[in-house]
Amino acid sequence: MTELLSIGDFSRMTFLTVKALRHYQQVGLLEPARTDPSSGYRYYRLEQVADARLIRRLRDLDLPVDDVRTVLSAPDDATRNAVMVEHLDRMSKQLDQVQDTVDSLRRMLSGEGEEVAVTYRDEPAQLVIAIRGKVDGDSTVSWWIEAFTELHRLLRTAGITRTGPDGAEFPTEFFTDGAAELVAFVPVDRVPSLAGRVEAVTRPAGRCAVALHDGPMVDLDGAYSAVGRAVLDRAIAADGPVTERYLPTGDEDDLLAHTTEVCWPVS
Amino acid sequence: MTELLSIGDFSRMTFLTVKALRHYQQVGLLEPARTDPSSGYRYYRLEQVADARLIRRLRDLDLPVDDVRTVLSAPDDATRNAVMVEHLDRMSKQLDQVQDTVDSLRRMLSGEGEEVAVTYRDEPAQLVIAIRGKVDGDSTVSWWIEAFTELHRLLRTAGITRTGPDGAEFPTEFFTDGAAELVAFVPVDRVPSLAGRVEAVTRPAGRCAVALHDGPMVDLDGAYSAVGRAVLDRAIAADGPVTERYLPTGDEDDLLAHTTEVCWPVS
DNA sequence: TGACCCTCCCCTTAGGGGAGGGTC
DNA sequence: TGACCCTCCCCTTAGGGGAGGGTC
Repeated sequence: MTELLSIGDFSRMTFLTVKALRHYQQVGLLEPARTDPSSGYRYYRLEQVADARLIRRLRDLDLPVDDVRTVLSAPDDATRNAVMVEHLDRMSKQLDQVQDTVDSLRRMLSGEGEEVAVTYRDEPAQLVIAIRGKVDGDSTVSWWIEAFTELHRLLRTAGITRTGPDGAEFPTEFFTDGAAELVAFVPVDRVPSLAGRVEAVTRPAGRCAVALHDGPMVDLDGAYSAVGRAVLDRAIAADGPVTERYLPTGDEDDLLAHTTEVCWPVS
Repeated sequence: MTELLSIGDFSRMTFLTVKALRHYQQVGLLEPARTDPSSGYRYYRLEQVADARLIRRLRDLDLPVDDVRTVLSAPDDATRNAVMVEHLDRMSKQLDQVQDTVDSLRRMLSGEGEEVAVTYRDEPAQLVIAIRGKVDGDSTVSWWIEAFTELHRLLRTAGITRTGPDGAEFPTEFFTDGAAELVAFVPVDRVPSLAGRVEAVTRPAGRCAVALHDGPMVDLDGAYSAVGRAVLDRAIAADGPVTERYLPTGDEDDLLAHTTEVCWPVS
């Protein structure tokens, strides 16, 4: 009745290698129905074939082992599907990025000249409402969107007026370490009653070199290169974070419809 | 004239982290223009920014570091493009597989019953022309296509007649170890003058359990599970490789238009 | 003097490749 | 007796995360 399969037969029926099956036992994905105490031989039940086939498909999709475990032990379909859908969403976003990068590469290799103009500007001190948050490279975009969504909501509900475009501070560590505390801010005419993680700050005055970037995010480094080069040429580098400003283009409500101004501090 | 950038400034201009830049030096991707002998500080030239930006894009596409090195040092555009195009082809194939796997997963989770019928058959000894080759899981499909293309070509040029459908042998290690020596063969009425890696073999007679699989390759494990289960139930397992036969469906010239017969040896 | 930079050293994912030696 | 299976042990990719300590 309860016939047992050797690991080799189980492997042929599931297309999982013996190495993988041993590993899945070790990480708690798939426990053999029986392990011979003296020989250590693993034996599996026929009903485990279905789990194994599911595991193979999930791993083929690069779902991390921890997530596979979650799927296998999910109490209901909702939990189980959530993990998989989230993973497929991640993959889909990655795919979009790959497309953007390929396009960028094509432009770069076809030698599309990019001559980014650099100007200089004295920025006055500015009252802003701001949200700060520790992010790394992967989480930047989603943090950025959430932060500005929250700031704009406060702007509306508090009935205060913006006095300039959205902006965000990127400290040096953001680039050198790939992670840092960023500050997203909106210049305002007065301080509303604050809610949530929003704070009010007065940004100090300062001089900076400015370059404009209009185009896909993946090419933003072009503006940074240009402005960095200009600052180096003139030997006027100053400490401090780079500030980006987001000048709306068209739809005011579409956060991503903007031209980016890169403001690199100079002395 | 030859102004030098600190690693921090270079990092901000290229969006590569300091960790990554040090690593790229170590693996010979991007050598700093100067390294201060006493402090060990790295300094880069402005002209290196372009290389760094290229590297970032290629690495964003997960092009392996070795291939990035090839691209950077490519003597001409053809060499350089070949590496990148090959990588993009790989990615594209992977994407197709992901799609197939997602579909398969969906079918599996929606509980599409698959009741695969298993029959038994005595196979007579058979004269075949064959190609053998050591493959692993990733290279199987391309090897398979090349092997049958070559066998069919010989069939045509030698003017001999096939006496049965294409087939291939999959030894146990192919499944348990993920790699093995496979044999692709075509039954023939007589032995032609052999060329290349083609050989003539007489396959021995034998009894086997048979299941049919019609559908995407990713679901082939369903047939293996069914036939394995049947063999286990009857306790008639025998040693030896599994043989697949490819029964053409429609277009004889389209290698991939076939139904797969899984023949598992029994006693 | 801070911010910057350096060199180790350890860690991560998911198994694959052996070696050496029992087991069905 | 061959196949089969077991347990170590080492290895792979591309850096990230510190610690501890100089440098601009």
